[in-house]
Amino acid sequence: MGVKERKLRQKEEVRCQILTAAWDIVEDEGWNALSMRRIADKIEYSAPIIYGHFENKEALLMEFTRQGHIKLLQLVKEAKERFEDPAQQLEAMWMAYWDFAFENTPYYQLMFGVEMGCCEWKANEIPEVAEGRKVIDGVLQQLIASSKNPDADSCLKFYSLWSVVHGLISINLTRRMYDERAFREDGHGDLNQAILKDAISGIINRIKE
Amino acid sequence: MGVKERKLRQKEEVRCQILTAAWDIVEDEGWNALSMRRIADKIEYSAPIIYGHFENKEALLMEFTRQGHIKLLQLVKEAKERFEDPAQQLEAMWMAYWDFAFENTPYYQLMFGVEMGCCEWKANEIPEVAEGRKVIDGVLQQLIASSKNPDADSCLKFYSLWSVVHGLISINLTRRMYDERAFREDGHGDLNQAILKDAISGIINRIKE
DNA sequence: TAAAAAAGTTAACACCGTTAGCAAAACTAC
DNA sequence: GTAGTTTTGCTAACGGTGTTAACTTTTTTA
Repeated sequence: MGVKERKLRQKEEVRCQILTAAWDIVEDEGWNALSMRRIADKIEYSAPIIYGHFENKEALLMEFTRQGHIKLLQLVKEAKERFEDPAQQLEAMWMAYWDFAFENTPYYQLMFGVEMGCCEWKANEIPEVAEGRKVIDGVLQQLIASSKNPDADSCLKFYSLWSVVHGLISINLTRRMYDERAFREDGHGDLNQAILKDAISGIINRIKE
Repeated sequence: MGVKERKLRQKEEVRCQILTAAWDIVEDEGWNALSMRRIADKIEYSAPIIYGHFENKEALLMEFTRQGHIKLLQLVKEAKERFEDPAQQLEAMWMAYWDFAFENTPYYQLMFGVEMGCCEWKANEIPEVAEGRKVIDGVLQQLIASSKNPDADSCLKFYSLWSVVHGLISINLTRRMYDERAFREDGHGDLNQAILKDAISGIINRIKE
């Protein structure tokens, strides 16, 4: 009697509906517009049923955080595989990170608390985070090992790179650039690309010495 | 009959009470705990009177944003005046920016949308923002002019520096560092200082060539 | 002292996340 | 097939949010 299986399938269906409904709202109107009641409206249920699938709103956001990190990791890995040279790999990976932020802005905001509160997670809750760090750090260590200064700290360089990329992304997403003329059109403008490439290649060249 | 003057003084007094009450709440419990009703409770008025002093909550936050930028500008200017050498000035200014972020975290969060939504402002609404940019850019141009590569773009370098500093601050404030051991104690740890100094001096040295 | 203006109140609206209690449907066992 | 049990989903409610309207009280003016 596959009644249990069917019920499980149905429940999974509703869970999926909740997530897609939520995502539709967020993509259309941003995180501020997302509420339990609006999700319920969209899937034609009453609000409390959501709590049968997610403990609370935080848990729902956590699921999206997870999704975001999985997607980001995949893109970063793909970027790496397009090259053999560690320096090229590194640049491609951070460019992939950059592109992810602007092609999946709601994800990025949630994952890194840009213009919104983001949920806290323990280290083991999203293994993709640690894996992403390891992938980048591996390339970084390769680059350092073959450089003229093989004792450099990969951790230091990692955070330098991450900071400059995340910082520039944040500044763009909050639209807090000082020189508005230069950034007028969109967040992918030439000046941004120039800054990014200059900063990244600057750090990479300093590693290679 | 100085009744109008007295009334104006009293109104100003209440406005001030609102601001300090709000700030007390934010410092104690963070931005999420700030609500119009809680402010009203604290100043022993009913909530609607706040709307006689600020058009809405956004306007109240705007006032704090302004305050933050004024304070930040002052600290950056003071840092500059402690040195003569442009390179030293630059480093000191960004260190002042860094210190400001951790000694006035609520301000910083509000001003730059870290872990919360920040209010939008037009360029002329907070003149201190443009002035701060000009102060830093001036030093940057001095440094570039006396370098071996005097055609470098100061705008590019400004955003590189700002991005790396703001990025590292954001990462610290959202506690999203990958390597938790290294950041265990506080946000001013040794690793942070190392990353910051390495990144900043890296960019500065690359300017000087 | 009466009229006008100002100040401050309460109550309400439309939301929010979340929980308790209840009705209806679905399934199980006889 | 029906009785009893479980599951499902609902409405209503609680305590909170920002904000506005209407009313009352105080203060100032004439």
